[in-house]
Amino acid sequence: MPELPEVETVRRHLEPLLLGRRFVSAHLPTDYQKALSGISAKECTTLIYGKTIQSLTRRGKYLILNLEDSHLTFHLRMTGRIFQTEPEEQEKKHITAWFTLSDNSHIYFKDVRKFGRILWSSDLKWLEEKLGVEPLSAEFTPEYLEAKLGEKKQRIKSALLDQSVVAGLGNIYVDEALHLAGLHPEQSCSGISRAKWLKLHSSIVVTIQAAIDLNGTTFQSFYFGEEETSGEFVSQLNVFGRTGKPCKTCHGLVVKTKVAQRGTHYCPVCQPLR
DNA sequence: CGCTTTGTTGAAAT
DNA sequence: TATTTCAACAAAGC
Repeated sequence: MPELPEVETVRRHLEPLLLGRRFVSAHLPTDYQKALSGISAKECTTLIYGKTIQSLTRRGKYLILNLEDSHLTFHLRMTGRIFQTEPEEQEKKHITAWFTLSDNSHIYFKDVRKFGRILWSSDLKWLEEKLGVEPLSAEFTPEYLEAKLGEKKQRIKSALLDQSVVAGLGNIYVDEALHLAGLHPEQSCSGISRAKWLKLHSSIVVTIQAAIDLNGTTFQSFYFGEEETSGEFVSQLNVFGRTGKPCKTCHGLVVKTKVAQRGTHYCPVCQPLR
């Protein structure tokens, strides 16, 4: 499940491989045409033909290939992967889009669940309008968090999953950050103290930074690179996917419930609801 | 079969 | 009326 650290891992992996490369054409399989949102392969080809990749950036969970005068933005959703080696015969049915470069090599977008999307746009206004601050940027401060959420009656987990508040947090890292902060996922935002906002802020930063340093979390299906490299943050998980196991910081047992329609893991002892 | 996953959408509830 | 929650959806694997 690629969240910010996984997308950043992919970005760093792809950057040296794709920088300066020139697009020739875009392609979609005949039986599935939704991966390129809103445009046909032919239209996309017209838009990107001859354009070179100036830089690779990331915003939240979005990976952006910046061309001279436009952008090709990828959202991996749950199972999207980007690579350059020719896919095996049996994985070809999961290729939802591919691009040909000027040296006749390719960029493949493989997506088993088919929720991933690629968007062409002339600017990134649409992205900036929908996303909140980057958790590792200077704009992300305890004051921002409290000002944005302090009055809300929403549960803290739902609020943190909202991409317009902090961009890039998903199910894994919200559960982990809340555990580190000692906050119950169903805690109402309005009941969180100044001290806890401070703690939550640092918990988010520390968790995301540590996950990036370990190339993300390979829980079920996240791999990056041509060699199917896995992220190493799994070993650092305190609650996610550890249902019934002892909490790593106290004697509690991790429980799994559902909050905001998402599987939610927490330790009832160090994350009490008050 | 039913549950899981992300993010958007629109309806329903508070 | 505004905020918040919820169900549906898109798709396939286990």
